[in-house]
This record gives sequence, structure tokens and C-alpha cells, in this order.
Amino acid sequence: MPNSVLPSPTNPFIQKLEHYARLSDEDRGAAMRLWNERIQKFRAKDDVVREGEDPRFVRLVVDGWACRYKYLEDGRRQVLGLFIPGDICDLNVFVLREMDHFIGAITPLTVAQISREAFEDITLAHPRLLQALWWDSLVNMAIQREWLVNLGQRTAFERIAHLLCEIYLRLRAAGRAKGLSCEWPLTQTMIADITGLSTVHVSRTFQTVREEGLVEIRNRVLTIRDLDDLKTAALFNANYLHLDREGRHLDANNAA
Amino acid sequence: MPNSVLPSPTNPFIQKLEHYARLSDEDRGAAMRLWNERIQKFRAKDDVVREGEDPRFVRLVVDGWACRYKYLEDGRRQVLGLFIPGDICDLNVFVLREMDHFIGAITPLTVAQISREAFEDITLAHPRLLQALWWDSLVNMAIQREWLVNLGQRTAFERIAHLLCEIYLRLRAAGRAKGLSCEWPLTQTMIADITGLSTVHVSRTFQTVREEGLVEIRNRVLTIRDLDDLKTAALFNANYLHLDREGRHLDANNAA
DNA sequence: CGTTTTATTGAATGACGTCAATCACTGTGG
DNA sequence: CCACAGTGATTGACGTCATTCAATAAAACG
Repeated sequence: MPNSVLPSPTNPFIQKLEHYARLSDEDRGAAMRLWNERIQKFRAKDDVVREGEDPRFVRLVVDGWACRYKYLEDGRRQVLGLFIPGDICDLNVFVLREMDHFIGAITPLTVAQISREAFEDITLAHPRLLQALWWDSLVNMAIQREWLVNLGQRTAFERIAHLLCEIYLRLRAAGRAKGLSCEWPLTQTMIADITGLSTVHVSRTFQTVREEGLVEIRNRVLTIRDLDDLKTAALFNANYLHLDREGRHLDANNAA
Repeated sequence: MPNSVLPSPTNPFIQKLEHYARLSDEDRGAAMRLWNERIQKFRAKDDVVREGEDPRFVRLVVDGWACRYKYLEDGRRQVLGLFIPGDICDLNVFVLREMDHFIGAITPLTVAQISREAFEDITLAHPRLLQALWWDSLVNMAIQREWLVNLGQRTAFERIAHLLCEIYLRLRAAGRAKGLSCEWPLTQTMIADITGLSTVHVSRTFQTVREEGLVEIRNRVLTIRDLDDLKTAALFNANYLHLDREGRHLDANNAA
């Protein structure tokens, strides 16, 4: 099963998975079948899935940003995670009968809606792809844990710096950064719901982050001045993203 | 495959899984094989797995409490999750090559250490057990999400009340509560690292919770006065624990 | 029994939230 | 083209919740 000699793909989904293990052309083809499953479009702020619903599909973000979120009875909202292009939601959702949170579009959003059957058909025939998806899923759990550290231990300044850092690195891993710049569609209200801060405090703190020259935002584009400085300010340790091709022993061009 | 007529098992692992779907006697036998895998013992405060290590085993808590935790470079500590008897750590850990956090014993601890091969052997032959384990794993992810809501949105009072509520319900689901009472080995330092508060504030706030008559603690035993009152105080919604036998369509005594 | 860990208390400080007003930007329709 | 509405960002004043420091008390442990 020889590896492809074609240039690296620009598809964010495949690009990201290749951080785990090199895929064969067949694996990529299978990934593209997932990518091209029934396409759904949403407007910004629409819900993709609602609390209480029966989770019947695995969803793959093709374009745009989305998030998981949850309300407290009295209206307080917490964002639980972000989905950027190439991100896939929980592989085993089918096992639960009722969603305990919402998934909503942040920007105009395109997702591939994959039925249980299609998912199992495709991944059963491509164990390396399935491995890569498991890796991605474990990375997402690690990101959730890191968000816990964020909310529990980091100051407002560190939380925001950490978010900037994480998002940039995730977008870069998906091939969606140019140099030290990437898209930045998040409003300060969203940042507040992600970081557990008030919008007022986000405004003030974000200002400080900019004034310290760590980042710049113009036209919804984030530019980082010096990644190491930002990491230091955020107490950022990238190990939780597991991006160092940890699964290289599974590479398509290795002997099994 | 007839269901057992024996009384409900007292094993916390099986007891918990039965909240998802009724297992057949064979399924229970397989679960007991996992339970009886190579036993390891730890003293309180010892580490079970350390950051940076290669995760080679799935572990199942047989007795005692443990937790996941993580340090920031400057020593701040955040507890990411609790393990009580019957809890199992990430099913797919093998996929990652390096732990990004610690798992440590809170009390004297007994765990079953299950190799990848043993785990795959046993679950491959018992798909309903594997399904139940997936359910458990998804519930754990849901718990992590709820902890995010806790840290991001709830006040100190609510956080502590919520923790009390969750732990009680999880222990009860594992058959480890008597009436409205259960074991409570957590020190206030631990509660502080779980809730992202200082020990001083935990002391004061916990005092208030007790003074309001919501709970009582004596000899490391927690007693809840009125569960509904506690739930209300915590803005607790149990849906995230997915305990309502959601997988009953998979029950062993149903037609496949 | 001393020693260590855990829990409690007070006082001072600081981080962050709330309220309310203003400003900037965008898109829309007349 | 401008008026206007709606959303998002910013600012100031002030209040509150939670932290820090430091001292003490109470349990747990060998």
C-alpha cells in the first residue's frame, strides 16, 4: 500500500488527521467519502442539534465554526467546546439517547451529516482511518480537560491568551493559518461564554493582551506577534494537542 | 440468552453498567474477568500514572477513590475528574503515546490493570458489554462538560453543592450509598482543587452549605437532608448522568 | 505524645461583575 | 445618499465575591 506522491492535501479534515499518522490514498479516499456525506447548511446562530434530541448522526464540520454549549436554568451560558473546519463530533454519540447540550453555528456553517451506517461502513474497511479518528476524539477530550484548567486556575488574562494560542494552533494543524495569522470570527460575547468571564471584563482584558503587543486583530483576522511570548503569557503547553505525529508507527508506508 | 434470576449484583462496576442496559450472565462474567485482571494497590496520594508516560493499560477502580489532575508550570493544580469504585479510565488511551496529565490515588486504592489484548479479547466477544462501556465513557465526557459549567458559571456555593450532589448520585448508581448517605473522603484541599477555589473559601462556603441544613458530614460520611433542596441549590440537572437506562433497547432479554 | 495534616477565623486586598452610558460599525430600506 | 436599527466594543463608577496572608484550633497519625 504505497504512500501517495501527490502534494499534501489542503482539506482541513485530512490535513489534521495526517498529524497523527500518514494515511494511504485509500484512507484519504475513505475520509473524503465522510467529508462528502449529506451536506447541511446553517446560518450563524442557528442550532445544529438541540438539548433533548436523539443524536442520530456523526457530524463533520466542512466550513465555518460551531460550538457546544449549555444553559443553566437561570440563563447563564457556558460554551463547552469549539468546532473548526475538519472537526468531528463524538464518534459514539449513538450510544446516548438524548443530547445533554446544544451544538450551534457561530458563523455560517456547512457540515457533513453522517449516518451510523455510513460511518461504520467506511471506518470498518479502513482501520487506520478509524484509528486516526479515535486519536482526534481523544485529543478533543484532552482539549476539554485543558479548558477545565483554564477556568479553574488561569486568570482572565491567561485564559484569553490561552484561547488565542489554542485556536491558532488548531487552525494551523488544519492548514488554515497563514504564517502567524488566522481567521478570528469570535465576538467578545462568545469569548465571555467560553472563558466564564463577563463581556466587560473580556473587553478590558483583551485590550491589555493587545496593548502588551502579544496579538493584533484586524478585519476578523488574528495575528500573533511572537508565538513563544504568547505561550509564556498563557502558561501554554502544547502537549495536550498531541500533534507530534504520535501514531507514526501506524504510517501507511510502514510494515504492519 | 435468558436474563439471570439471581439478585442484582453488588459489584459497583456491574451495578453501574446495568444502569445502561441489562446484561446477560455471560456479559457479567466478562465484566468480572475485567474486574479480576492484574490487581494493583496504591497508597493514598501515590500516582497511578504520571504525565509523560506511555499509557499501556486500561484501568478499572476496584476500591478507593482516585482523580485525574494537572499542574500549571507555577504549581497551580486542577483536578479534572474523580474516579470512584467501578469507574474505568479512557477506553482508547492506547491511541495516544504520552499521558498529558496525572492519575493519582486519593485514598488507599485498588485497581485492575487491563492490557490492550485482554481488553480487546473480552470486549470483542461481548458486544453488549462493550456498548455499555462506551456508554460509561460518554457519560464521563458529559461529566467533564458539566464540570466546565461548574467552573465557568456557578458560584462557589453552587459549585460545592453540585459536587456533593453528583458524587452522591454516582455512588448511588454504583450501589455505594445507603439512603441519603455515602462515603466522603475528600479533604477541603481536594475540593478546592476540584472547584478552582482557595481552601479558605471552600472552608467558609462549605460551612454555609452545612449551616443551611443541606448536608451534614460526620466521620467522613456525607448525609444529604433533602436531595431536591440540594439539587435546587446547585442548579443540578441529572440529565448529563444519563442514568435512565437509556440503552434498554439493548437489554439482554430483548430480541436482538 | 509530639508531629503533621486539615479546618477555621479575621483582616486586608484584589480580581472580576454589574449597571449604565456611549461609541463604532454594519447593513437596511426609504 | 442618509436615517435608523441592531449588534458589538468600550468606558467609568461602584459593589461583591473570592484570594491572600497569617494565626490558631482541631483532627489524624504514627
